Amino acid sequence: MSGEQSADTPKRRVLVVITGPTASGKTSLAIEVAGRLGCDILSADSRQLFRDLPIGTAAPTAEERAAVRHYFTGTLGLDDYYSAARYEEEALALLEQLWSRPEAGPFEVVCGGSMMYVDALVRGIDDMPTISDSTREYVRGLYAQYGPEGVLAQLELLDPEYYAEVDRSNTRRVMHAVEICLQSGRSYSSLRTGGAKKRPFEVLKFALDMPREVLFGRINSRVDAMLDAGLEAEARRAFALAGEEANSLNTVGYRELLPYFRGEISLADAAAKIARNTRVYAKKQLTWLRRDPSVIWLGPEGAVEKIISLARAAAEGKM
RNA sequence: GGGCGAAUACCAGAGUGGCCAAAUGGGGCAGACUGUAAAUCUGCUGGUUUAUACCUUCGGUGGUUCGAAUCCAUCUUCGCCCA
Repeated sequence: MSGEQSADTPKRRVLVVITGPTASGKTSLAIEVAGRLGCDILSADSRQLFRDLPIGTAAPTAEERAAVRHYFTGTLGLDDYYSAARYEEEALALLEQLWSRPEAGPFEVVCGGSMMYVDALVRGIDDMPTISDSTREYVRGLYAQYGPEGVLAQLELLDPEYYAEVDRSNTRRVMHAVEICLQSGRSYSSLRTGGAKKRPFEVLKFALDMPREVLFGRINSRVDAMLDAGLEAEARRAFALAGEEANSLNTVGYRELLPYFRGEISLADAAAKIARNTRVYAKKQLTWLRRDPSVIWLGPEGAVEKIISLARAAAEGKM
């Protein structure tokens, strides 16, 4: 009903975020919404970023990408370094650029299930120094030589405050905090403000949800579909390209295939493992979203209309 | 028909007289999350609103014993072997 707007109506820029657990139908929903809103799609998916993993990450297909312009999909090599912070920076810059085009409308769509990426874009994350290779190696060496206790002791020394609150079993986080301390010359906790940054646009964050049996059923059949589509060959090629240690391949759908490639388990067992880990992943995404009060939950029914009308209302400043 | 072996919590599988509501793994559930995040980590998983507490469990029944998942008898089911 709210069709055309007169040119002099002031419009706010609105970022429509479409997220939800894996296999909930984000991609096709986003394409429909972006089509209706006349905008592009920025992916917020830490694995669809890589160009060699289209099948296992359920990346948008060529047809889908022809329908709507996608950003942040299939742009990285398997060995490339990337992070939520980099995503924040690049996505903000891109949005600025997109919105400054003369023909730009008020909307852009973000679609993806990497919750940390979504948060980085929407709320921002604190500025931290980039860790140099030498620092990284030093901390790694510390761990190699003294184990987790050694790294913990180092953290206690450098940042007693964070030491008191970290999950000390989570060595990865402990190591990272030490890296930050060493790199910055300050305590990690002093850099962690946790405050939300201002954004020059409105954000509407939608999350897709459905009964768990339905979602799990979708996941299970999608795994089969991926296998039929050639996931095995894709994974073989990827591991040959980047090696078994590549972070990009520490990904559901790939790492479970490794024991199968080594002849340790059957393909059926590997497939079951993939399905199970995908379910666990979906669950973790839901846990993350559940504690976010800004989420607008949607069932599959009428999702498009709901998003469109709320987005238009937001652009008119009616929210 | 005879002989032997096995029956344990959602599943697999330890446990052979008290320290057993019962190891471990799988699966399930819940949670954390600020620079590799589809990552990394945590808790729970018989019941009782809390529990160093109580109650109900280890195929069924009946015993032995201060005390049984553990010993005995018997029944049932399953597996293997001899006919």
